[in-house]
Amino acid sequence: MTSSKTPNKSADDTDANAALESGRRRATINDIARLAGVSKKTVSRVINQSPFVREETRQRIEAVIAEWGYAPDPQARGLAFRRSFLIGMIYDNPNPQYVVNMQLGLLDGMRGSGFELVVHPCDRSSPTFLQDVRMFIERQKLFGVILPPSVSEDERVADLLRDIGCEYIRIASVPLDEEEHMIVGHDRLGAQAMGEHLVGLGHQRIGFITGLPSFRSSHERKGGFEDALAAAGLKLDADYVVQGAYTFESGLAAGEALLAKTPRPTAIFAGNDEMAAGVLQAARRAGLTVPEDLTVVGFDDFQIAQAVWPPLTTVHIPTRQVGRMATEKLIAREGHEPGDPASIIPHLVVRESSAAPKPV
Amino acid sequence: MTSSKTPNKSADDTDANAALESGRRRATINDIARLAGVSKKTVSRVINQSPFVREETRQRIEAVIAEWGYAPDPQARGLAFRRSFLIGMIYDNPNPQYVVNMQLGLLDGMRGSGFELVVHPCDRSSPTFLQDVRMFIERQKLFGVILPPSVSEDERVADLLRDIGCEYIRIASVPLDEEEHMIVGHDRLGAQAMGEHLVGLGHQRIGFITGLPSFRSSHERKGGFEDALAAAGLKLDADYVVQGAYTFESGLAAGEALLAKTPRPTAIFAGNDEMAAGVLQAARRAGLTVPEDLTVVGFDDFQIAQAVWPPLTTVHIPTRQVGRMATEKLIAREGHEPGDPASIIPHLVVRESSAAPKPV
DNA sequence: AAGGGAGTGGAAACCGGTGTCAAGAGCTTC
DNA sequence: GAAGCTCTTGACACCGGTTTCCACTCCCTT
Repeated sequence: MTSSKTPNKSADDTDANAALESGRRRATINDIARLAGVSKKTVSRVINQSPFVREETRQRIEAVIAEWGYAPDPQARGLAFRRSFLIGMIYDNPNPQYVVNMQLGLLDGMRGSGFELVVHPCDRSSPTFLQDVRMFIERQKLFGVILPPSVSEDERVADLLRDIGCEYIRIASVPLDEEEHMIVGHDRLGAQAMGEHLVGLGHQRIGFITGLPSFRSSHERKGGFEDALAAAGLKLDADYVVQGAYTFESGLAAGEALLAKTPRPTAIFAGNDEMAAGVLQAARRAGLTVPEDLTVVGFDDFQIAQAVWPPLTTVHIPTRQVGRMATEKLIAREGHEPGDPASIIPHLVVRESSAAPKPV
Repeated sequence: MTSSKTPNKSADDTDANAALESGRRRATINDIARLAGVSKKTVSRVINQSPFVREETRQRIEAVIAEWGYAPDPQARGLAFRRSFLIGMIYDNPNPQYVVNMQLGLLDGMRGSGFELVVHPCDRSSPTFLQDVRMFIERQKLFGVILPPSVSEDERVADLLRDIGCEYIRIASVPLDEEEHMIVGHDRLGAQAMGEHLVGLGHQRIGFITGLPSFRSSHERKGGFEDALAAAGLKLDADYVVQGAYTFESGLAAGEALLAKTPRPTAIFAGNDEMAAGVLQAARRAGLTVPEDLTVVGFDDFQIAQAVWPPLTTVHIPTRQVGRMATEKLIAREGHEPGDPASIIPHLVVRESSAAPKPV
């Protein structure tokens, strides 16, 4: 029996090795186990960094893994773990540059970790929104999800995630959840810095264009601006606050409304760069020169801020770093540095669209 | 024996049902089989649309599936199928709006199909580029990949994909591969339409700014323009062609170079909207009014085309539809209409940045 | 009525990993 | 020197599907 089985077995081995060596087949955990002369369970232990493996054995197995370029199959592993190695980004955000930068950041944070990013744009106002999100997560058994604004600000989503026990990170401008679930963007500080810049230049009658009220950042940016005014003993005149929608067109309209006021504001702070670009347009139509006749500033420091004339003084948001921190927090990577929280604080970028007001 | 087993079995059933009904557990194929009174193989046949199931049986099973909201586990299915239900988008493209629109289109094409989109930005010039791509595909056992420009134009990638037997669709402005692997964007036709527009307005001395030479679209757009000129008996003066890089800054520089020529061109056709925005800037600096003194046109019809002054006459590229067609072709969906090939042909959008040249 | 083919459904193995649990090795301890 | 302990290791079942193989039912020939 034994004697007839051994040659059989080695014949099988030879076949298996041939297929492997020729590259016709990827290595499996069984191959590695066979080549290292251990059981597949022990290989599994090495992969999962179990401490119950003798150092010598571990090194032998790791050598074989390195030699044959083995990587465990995420599907099989996921099946056994009852979850996948996919991270979902669920978003409802109109700004392509934000979305792309965020994706890049998220990928930065998971590079080399074996996780992959699955994107899921959605419509928060759809009647099937929550059901869609739930299906997406449960079907794919997502490891976790990242929620940028405005999805991050939707408590229904957070409740759902807690309910189904899915890991999540919310990216928002204010803490909305326990610290372990939040990456806070501090838009307020950025807006405050901008406010100080404007006040420092000598502006006192400053128009403000808010963003979409459905985004928390709109309120934070306005709040930060008010903080800066208050610190200088000034107050935001409600008459000089106009509602915008984070779009170029809304900025144009709001800009025209503000420029029609008497007395005219000497500066306009738009809630984002797109709207600031609209204000530049409005100023041009009104025959005003920026920054001589009017200071115009934005927020975000996206590409458009440098693609208009004059280039916009704005607040830089380190979107990519924010994304990176989000995934790192989600997968709680040991190797990686925890990431400096200060690195995600927005900062002022002074360009050519801001200057001191003309002396009266 | 039988009598002692039956109660046992039904007790198990009761337990299983309890867990199911309480929502503590998702339905598995075994649950559906049990509830429908068939074997799981038969359920599997229904899911995979095998013809060898009696109509009556199929309906009964489908009813149970609908009632319990069963969806097969993609990991388990993928493990057995030896591939996943993930589609990769591998791209190296600097334009966020293109990327986001393309993603939206790809998702449009796979909605409700059970596939998910995994994004994979990359750097084509990295020394590990091909290895990265290979690893990405093989580890995840991707169902297939979508390649937008400029990755689509890289023959090394195509060779790799053929080599490892991965399904793929290349999106490019010219046919680079067999029809079944291509979605052709016809940038040439769009550029030709723009050329006709300019010639029709009466322009004869037209500057052209090319895009990155590493993108096929750069050459196609120039080629289409030349086609239109040739049809009108004109020729593109090489002296009025400047190399750009698809960025605002490069458009600004190229615009300044073109405006310095004597005689000055009466129109400038930039290879994309970003560069056209740069040209607008250059014109402004040169004290020229658009379109009275100079016609400026772009290509792509991205957001920036409407966020500058004057709004750009440009060529609209239906990126999202292109993406949708790409995934539909990849997964070869029966239910879906094949998609009208005409719907992805670019078309001219006339706005305010183009006008007839001033009479001499 | 027996033979044969097509249509239908089940048992068991398999995809490539993981959890559970018990057994073997090597070392103390009394 | 046997019991008792910890440290390693492997056998086996399992995750939730699919595929292979086979048996059974029908139904139509001859």
